[in-house]
Amino acid sequence: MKKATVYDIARVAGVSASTVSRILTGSAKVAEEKRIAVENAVKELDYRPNLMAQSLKTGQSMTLGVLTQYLDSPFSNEMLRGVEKALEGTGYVPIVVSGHWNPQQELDRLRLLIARRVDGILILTGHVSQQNLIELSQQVPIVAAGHNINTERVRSYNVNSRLGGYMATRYLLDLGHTQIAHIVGLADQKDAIERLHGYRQALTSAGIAFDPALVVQGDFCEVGGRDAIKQLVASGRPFSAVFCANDQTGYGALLGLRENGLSVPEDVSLIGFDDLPFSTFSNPPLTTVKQPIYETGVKLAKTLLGLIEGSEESDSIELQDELPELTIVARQSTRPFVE
Amino acid sequence: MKKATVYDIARVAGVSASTVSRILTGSAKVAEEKRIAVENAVKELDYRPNLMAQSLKTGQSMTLGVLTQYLDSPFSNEMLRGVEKALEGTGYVPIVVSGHWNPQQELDRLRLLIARRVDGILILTGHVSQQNLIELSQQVPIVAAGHNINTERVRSYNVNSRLGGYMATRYLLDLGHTQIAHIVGLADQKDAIERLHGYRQALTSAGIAFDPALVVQGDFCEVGGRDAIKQLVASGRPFSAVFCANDQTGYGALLGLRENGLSVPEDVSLIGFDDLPFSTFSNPPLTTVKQPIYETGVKLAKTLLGLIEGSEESDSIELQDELPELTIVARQSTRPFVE
DNA sequence: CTGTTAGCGCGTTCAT
DNA sequence: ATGAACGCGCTAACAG
Repeated sequence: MKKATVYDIARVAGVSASTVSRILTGSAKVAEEKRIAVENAVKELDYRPNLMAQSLKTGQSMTLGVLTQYLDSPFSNEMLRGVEKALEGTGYVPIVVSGHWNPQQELDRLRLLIARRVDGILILTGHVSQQNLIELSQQVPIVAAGHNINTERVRSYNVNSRLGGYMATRYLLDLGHTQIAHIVGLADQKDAIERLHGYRQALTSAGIAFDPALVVQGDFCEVGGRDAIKQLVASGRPFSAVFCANDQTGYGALLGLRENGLSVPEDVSLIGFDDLPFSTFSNPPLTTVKQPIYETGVKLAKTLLGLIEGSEESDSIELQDELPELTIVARQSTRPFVE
Repeated sequence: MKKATVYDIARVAGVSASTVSRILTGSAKVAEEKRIAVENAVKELDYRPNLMAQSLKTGQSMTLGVLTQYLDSPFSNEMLRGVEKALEGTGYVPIVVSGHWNPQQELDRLRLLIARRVDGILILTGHVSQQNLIELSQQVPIVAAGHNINTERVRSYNVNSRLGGYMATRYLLDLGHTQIAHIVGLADQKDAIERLHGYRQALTSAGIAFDPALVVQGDFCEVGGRDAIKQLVASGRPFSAVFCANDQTGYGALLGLRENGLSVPEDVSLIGFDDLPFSTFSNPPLTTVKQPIYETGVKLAKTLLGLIEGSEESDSIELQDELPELTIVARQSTRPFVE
């Protein structure tokens, strides 16, 4: 309950508090015997330095704030794995808060992180405005995915969603499909819009007219995918392939198709976006546009670390590790168009 | 960069630091005009109280440590949702660390949390020993899932895994299946062992001899489920139903069966354990033993909060909200045995 | 009602 | 090499 302090250690070890501090932080040479005495005292009292006090003194909390939207989003969690990996051994610990796609809550959470004096903030997804981003960055360095801004204290990284949308659709076209549906992601989300653009672009460049009836709204989640398929089938508009805005949508679509007596890939080919770990295990395994989610997490974290250490090196860090590009991972949910 | 302090506010508002503090914490009556002056200064300087300093003073960090094994485990994340819900509006924020099923790392992380002066610790899964649990609890109150210990500063909650295993198997038996396989969870994990016990018990009470050839090792993950099915099929031992140690195993099994040309539920019935949100969307949707994961998260968090506030009320809290029991959720992965 | 004073636990001068 | 003294930002006790 009552925790030991440096003074307790000092008393037990028969030295002064500063000596204890010196030993613990390794900031100066100390006599071997005293070091041993202190180390024993630390063990005996099960002493843990109070990080709060340390932070107050040093101005560093060794904590990084991470804003995500849902704690249970497989996408964010995969990215978080990368973040965790990059932070390993650095002494920094992430503290994750979620905004639930609610702009006000996002901002509240961000302010909370600042109150906690995190040394930096990582925004995985969200719709904080550029304006807010810059304002907040006066208090703490920020690295954000899904933005296009690079100031001294804000860095961002963006997936080329339009290209991905193009690639997915192109892949389906190359398989001979011409009636290709698209399940859009969240209505006002940037990547969702970009992927739709890519889809249209691929269609156009293949000389196929864009048909609004083949585009249905999803929500980046399983439910949306399932409902979208239902709607699509009900509309009577024939289609032989579907490009889903992300893998989760694809899982829902898989179920929706089954419920309508359609098999994948026999009746309908399906392609997703992201390549979540689970996509190897969906039934059937999902063909998808692989995005380096994990690597992005690593990169974001490293960039933030660079920003924190001092803006000098951060540029070089950014250059030195380029992210892998988008690629198509062909699995069993797609096949050439027949008949 | 340089953050404003109470003194800055005091200076700008023309009052003393304590008055600022009084207004911000609402700990005493203050003249209306000064309140306004302070509030304006706060806005003007974009002031955020330094939680580090606050903690140092009050001895509370308003932070709860949560130990999980993997950041991307859907099970833990579902429970975490419950925790988040219970913490809403309490001012407490969870900080999540992961142990990766590595005992040493678990302990390290736990100590890290203590160094950060979390006000309490929540252990969602893991294999910290009773011994360690009690030792750590001297420094901070702990609530742990999957343990059987209740001291003044440690509370725990346990799923009745054996009963669940029994229920699952019984359900399959009632459908007429007699050759029922079981994919076990992690080898040395308590719940995994209990579920296996339940499975055997149900078999025995139905007068069916236990056949070791029908029990294969999994790992609580999709991979394990898939591999287990492979192994099972390769062994040549016929079976018409499978009880999977958890839903994730079930998803893998679903794929494994498909890969072996077996359909669910036509050829093989499949039942899982947990009822993860995704089980509604698996292909086909998974019949499973529903465990109140979310509610458990809520309960764990509330219990911990009770422990923190003062051990007096914590008992009543524990009594007043009983958790829902285990139930079978019948979906499309099971059907009566035929032929 | 309000300002002054002290101290939470630590790291870091500054002397010695 | 080591101890004493100070201050990080804040709140609480004590005067007034």
